Amino acid sequence: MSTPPTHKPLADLPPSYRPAEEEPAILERWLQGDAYQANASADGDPYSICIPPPNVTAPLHLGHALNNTLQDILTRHARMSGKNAVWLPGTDHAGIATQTVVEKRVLAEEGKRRTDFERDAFIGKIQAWKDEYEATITDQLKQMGCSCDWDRQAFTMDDPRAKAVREAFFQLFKDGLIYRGKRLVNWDPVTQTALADDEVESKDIDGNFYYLKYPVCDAEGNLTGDHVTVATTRPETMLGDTAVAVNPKDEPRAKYIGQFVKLPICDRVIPILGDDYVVIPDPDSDDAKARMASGFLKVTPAHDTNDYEIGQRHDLPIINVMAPDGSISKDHGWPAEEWDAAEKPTDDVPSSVGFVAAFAHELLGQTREAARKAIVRWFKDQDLLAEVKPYRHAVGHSYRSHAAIEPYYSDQWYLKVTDDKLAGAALRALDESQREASSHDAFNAKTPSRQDAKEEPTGPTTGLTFTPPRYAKTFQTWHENIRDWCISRQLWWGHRIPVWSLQLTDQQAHIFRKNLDNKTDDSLGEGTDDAFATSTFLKKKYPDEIGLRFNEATRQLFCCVREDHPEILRKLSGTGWVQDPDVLDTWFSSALWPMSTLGWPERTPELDLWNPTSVLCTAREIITLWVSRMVMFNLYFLGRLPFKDVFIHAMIQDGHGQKMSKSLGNGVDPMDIIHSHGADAMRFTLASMTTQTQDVRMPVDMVDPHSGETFTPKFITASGGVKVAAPTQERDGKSMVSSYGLASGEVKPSDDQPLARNTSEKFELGQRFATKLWNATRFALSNLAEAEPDAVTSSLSLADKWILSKTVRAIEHADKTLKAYDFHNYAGGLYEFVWNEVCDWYIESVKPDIKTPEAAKSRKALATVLDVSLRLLHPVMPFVTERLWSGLNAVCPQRGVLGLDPVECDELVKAPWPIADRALIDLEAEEVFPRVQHVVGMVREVRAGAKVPPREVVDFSLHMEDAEAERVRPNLHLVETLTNTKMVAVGPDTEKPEGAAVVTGPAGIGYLHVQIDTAEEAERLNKRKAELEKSLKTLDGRLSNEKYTSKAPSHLVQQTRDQRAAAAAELDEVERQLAALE
RNA sequence: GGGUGAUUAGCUCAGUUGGCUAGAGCGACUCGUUUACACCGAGUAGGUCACAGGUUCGAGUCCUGUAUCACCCACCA
Repeated sequence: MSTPPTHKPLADLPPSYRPAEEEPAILERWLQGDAYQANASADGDPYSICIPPPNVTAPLHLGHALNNTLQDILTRHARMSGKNAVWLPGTDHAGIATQTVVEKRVLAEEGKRRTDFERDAFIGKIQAWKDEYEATITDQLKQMGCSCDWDRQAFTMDDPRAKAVREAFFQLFKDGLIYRGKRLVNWDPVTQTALADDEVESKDIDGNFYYLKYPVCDAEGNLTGDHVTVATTRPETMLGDTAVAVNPKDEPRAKYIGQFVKLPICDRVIPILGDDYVVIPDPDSDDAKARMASGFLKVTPAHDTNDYEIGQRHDLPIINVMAPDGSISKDHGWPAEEWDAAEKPTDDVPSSVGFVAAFAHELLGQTREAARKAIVRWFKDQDLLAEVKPYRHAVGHSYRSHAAIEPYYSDQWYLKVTDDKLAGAALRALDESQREASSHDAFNAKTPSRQDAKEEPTGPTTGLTFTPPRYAKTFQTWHENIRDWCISRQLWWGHRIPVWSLQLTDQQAHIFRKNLDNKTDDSLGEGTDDAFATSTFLKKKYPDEIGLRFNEATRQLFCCVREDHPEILRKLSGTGWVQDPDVLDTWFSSALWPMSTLGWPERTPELDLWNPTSVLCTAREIITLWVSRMVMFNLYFLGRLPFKDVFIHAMIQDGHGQKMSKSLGNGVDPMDIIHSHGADAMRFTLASMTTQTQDVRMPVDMVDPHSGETFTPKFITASGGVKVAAPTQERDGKSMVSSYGLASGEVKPSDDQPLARNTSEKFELGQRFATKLWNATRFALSNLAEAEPDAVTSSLSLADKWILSKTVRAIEHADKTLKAYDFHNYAGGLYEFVWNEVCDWYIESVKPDIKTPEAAKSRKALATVLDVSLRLLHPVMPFVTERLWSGLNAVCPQRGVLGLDPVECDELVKAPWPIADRALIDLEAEEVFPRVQHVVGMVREVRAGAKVPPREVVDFSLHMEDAEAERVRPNLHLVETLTNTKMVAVGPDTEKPEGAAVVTGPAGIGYLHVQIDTAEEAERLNKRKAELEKSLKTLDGRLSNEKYTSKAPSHLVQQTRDQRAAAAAELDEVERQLAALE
């Protein structure tokens, strides 16, 4: 159902392509015409791509534009190639990120915090934000030309996706892969939630090493008068110390093992123990730690992951001294008896305790930083501070709030990704060719691949391939060192964890354990109260709908609910069960994306057709966060990979090599570029800048809304010496708002602060190319007739044969590069083909005679070349090619030549990809045409040098051997056309006219009949002579080397001999001409 | 601390198994508005391929080392 073209004739259009005037109508036509829609029952090999769902936190930036351009190129190419192609769009709820931006906005606009609202009310506010930005994002994608199947748009938190999350969680819970654990997590004190390992980013911080003296004592706390010195960067955590450790191999210090210290401030008596982990001091060591170490390590299991592990080994108590916001607190794990004792000093307790408690009161409620200062001061005052040394070291920071991460002891849900069925399966999925040698168990399993999936394999389980290949290493290393995944987040915005819990009494726990031993699950909870009996009831009535788990240590009973069945919920909530308040890590739902977008857990036709998807196209930063987890989940739940190809593309940076980001104000809104240069220009530029090695640098300019001129915004230097752009730009005393700042909702334009759009000169490349294509088509269309006679290749001119040959090669080049995800060369190859070959040479060759009856075959060839060019360019420049396509269809509907006869189609978006017959490759034409080009180049050089007016027709004659002359003779007209000369003689007898300029070449000599200054001619010939001599010297050097002639491949040696002969012949001529000049 | 990538013309970047007399776009300079295109055409200039060694008949390309930059990973004594 195609709409007939309604455009004006092209002749009425201006010489420049105006994207803003053309793109909306074309977009509308595609959307109305269902151009992007896919049908699972349609013909064609399946091809599918899942969009990496953008976060609904903010509008898309140029990084997204690149990512989606590449996917659209692949999708459109697949669709045109006859595949049953679908591109599945959607957005991500981005739990922590979205909640954070909304919290910020609510605080700014209403002065209220999240906790001032009911949970549902605040979620409503986030939902409104999500709706707004999802709409913005969708509109951006559409205007970029992204050919997503919009009927299938998904959101990671909509109903179908929620169903998938619940099902996946339930299955993993039942399979014993999800567990509750109390351990150290990466805690973000600002957003007050746990973070996964890869949500933590390290930054180097200039800090200090503090050397604190701890008094040594006996087990009863009697001081010996001695002391040990611990070294730490975090003095404030000493409040939670429960031991001091020494390396047993550390001769001078090992003697302290078995003694005790009385922890200052707290007066806690803690042991000195031996542990290999402790670094032995060595002032000459390469290891900074060994140089700085004192040999005594304070052990704070609640606030340091290593200390936690030492604590586990030695069964130390864990004392948490902080509240969730990171302030010092006595209410989150500090032993009450210790505190109470300190609170009320008596005669039985050493007097210092009272003093300590009084000081501790000063600490309570202080931030980590303030507490650090206070404690250091205290140690100094007590003469217990031995030394302070500056030390630069890495500190983990929240990727969201950028606050320093606090290792924090808390209860969380974990997914056991370390299980072989998850991480092991992901490792084995990596294609053999990309694996590195490894001793990891996954590769040495006795029965590999058998245990990978819950079900038998239903598709590929191996062959995962990264492009560029080096990223396979990131993937492998990640899985070899993976730790269990903390999946709970203390947020409101996200998938609520579908687990209810019940705290059992000792009696209940006893019964439960007994029943567990007897494996009589049915009698669970018999003879106990309602709350506990509920589980029995539910277990019997809904055996497939709930999963039960008992936590021995905490006596908690957990019930995982598969779906929100009313009776189950009623029973649970009515009998004292409490639903877990936390939500799941965002990436849990993202990990299911290739399944959930296609209907899983239902076995839909779409799921079986389009999963595995064809390729995942993303940036390297989320290989661990996302790629890994999709691979593990798809393998686990479906028994096959979610995709085999992973294409990792470049990142876009600003002109200073900085990552673009909203907070730095250097982000560019794709809509600004579409506004100024057009979607095609943006797409083409981004694609052609995408190489496999380099990140893309995109200098950011701004358009001044006051004057309209473009300028480079000022950059200010931030503390780290990093250059960042100011979000609100100042210029000539007037301030303005960048459209990116506007989009973030932080600033709004006004009369005082009008809107300044970002831009970058880089996009002129694509814009110029679109205009060039536009004009080449205008030329063609003004010369083509509706029905040109059929052309037979044998009677085509040299230029026709040459360009058709090149066209075939262009098709092959496009196919080859797209298959290899080599977008730079796909775009670059077509640029060169259209601009240099079609426009500069072919059109210039046929231009003068194109309207004559004799040129009918050239017109047919031209129409065909244009047809193919538009098809090949459509994936990257869909708008302008579609617009020109309707013009071409209107003027010359019947195109094609023998061997290249593309199928007609009303709309380019649905047109078939060209298939080339290699018989059209004309080696003779490909050899002769460049000779013409060479001669033309030489003549043009002379004309330019001699300042011959371009319009003046100059006589030209060629001196060459008969054989060569015969070859050239049919194409003399071409030379005349391209050089504006008249050929007066060709052959071995041609003599040089008096005063003529000489043009030398490998096949002969040309004489340009112009009066030329002798000195200039001599200069030009001498220059050529020098070039030839240099070349000859190189070639001779190579040939005189016996080892070269004997060892190098024979065809190379022959090539060198030919080159030498040609250079020598030309040098002879040049010298002869030089002699004649004198 | 470990890893990855980069360093090529004034700028931004190509350069696939070693064969290069090293390319493109932008910018610069000269000429030109001949009805597809001045968002254009024709032409010119501009590079000891970061540095130092090595392998080879031959190195921008492979190896070793050094320097600088970027990013990723690592348990913040």
